[in-house]
Amino acid sequence: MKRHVLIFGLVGGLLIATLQYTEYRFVVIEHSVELYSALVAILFASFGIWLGLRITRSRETIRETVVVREVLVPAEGPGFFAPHTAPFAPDTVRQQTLGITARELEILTQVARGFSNREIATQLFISENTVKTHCARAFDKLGAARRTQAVQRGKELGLLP
Amino acid sequence: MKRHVLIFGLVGGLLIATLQYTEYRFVVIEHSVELYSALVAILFASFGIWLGLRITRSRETIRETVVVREVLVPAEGPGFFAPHTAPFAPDTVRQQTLGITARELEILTQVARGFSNREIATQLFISENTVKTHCARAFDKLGAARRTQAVQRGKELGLLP
DNA sequence: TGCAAAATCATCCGAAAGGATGACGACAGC
DNA sequence: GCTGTCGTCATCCTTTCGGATGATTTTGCA
Repeated sequence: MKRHVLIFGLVGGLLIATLQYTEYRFVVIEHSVELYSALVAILFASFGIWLGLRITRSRETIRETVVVREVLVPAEGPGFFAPHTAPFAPDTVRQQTLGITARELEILTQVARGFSNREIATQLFISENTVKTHCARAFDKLGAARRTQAVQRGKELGLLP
Repeated sequence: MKRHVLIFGLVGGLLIATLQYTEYRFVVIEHSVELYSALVAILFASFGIWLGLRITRSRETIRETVVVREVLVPAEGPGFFAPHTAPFAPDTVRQQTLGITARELEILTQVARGFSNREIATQLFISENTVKTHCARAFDKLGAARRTQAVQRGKELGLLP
């Protein structure tokens, strides 16, 4: 922690040094532009540091590590069927509105499962290029630039489990 | 830490150089001093903010409180009582057993959100190389070869929302 | 204070992914 | 027949990822 103070001191010293240097030049060349700029720079630098401090001060939150211990209670009885056993049904409406074809969604699902393009190609008996094409189209329709982003979007939109 | 001073010195030198250079140009082109000063101000303000963030990041007193929260869960499985209302809490036990550090999980979370390494680096004020290192370690601990796979595993293991 | 873990950054290199574009066949609908 | 959509495949090129490895700095703890 003391190092920070030290660094602040060093930085301050550097500032003073540069100020003196530029001041000396001003005396010689008799220009006030640089002095003015240097002052503004120093002012804003300190302001920025102060701002940074203030910003991060709010970040000084007490981080609570919550350990969730799940306690099983008897089932509620009939009428409650486990949602996990039921196969996931993608939101076909949204799929249609986005214009995502069934094949594209199929490839997207495999992407979400963590498979590479080559693996997906092997699984579906198509070429890797085709997988890439489907991916590209699906990414475009989802407004995603990366496959991870596409997966995230797909889950948000209810297209992926 | 000396790096900061070094960077500051470099920036200062660059500023001096540009001062000298632009002084000549101003005389010739006769640009307004205010514009120039504003540019310098913005530059130093952002630099100061960055420096402030960097310095105070270590000051982030993390008072890590472990709170064991017992949650009643129907035997049918989790996620029936509006799981979205409760903020997600990663399975710290599993995280520990896998040896995944807090930082690695933090990076992993951003990966799951679909950000690229570069974007994550910018967000967390670290270099892209560091992000890659964290990723590689996290992937190794998760037994994943790709980031999509790591995300999938992370969700399965209750590490990611 | 000194040590071990964690975090940071870097470089090299190959593999994977992504963008752009063109093409071709199948099939449905008009 | 013509047209539009879909699925398929390809090439070229750029960007991004990932693996391996080494180094330095920071931090937490004994």
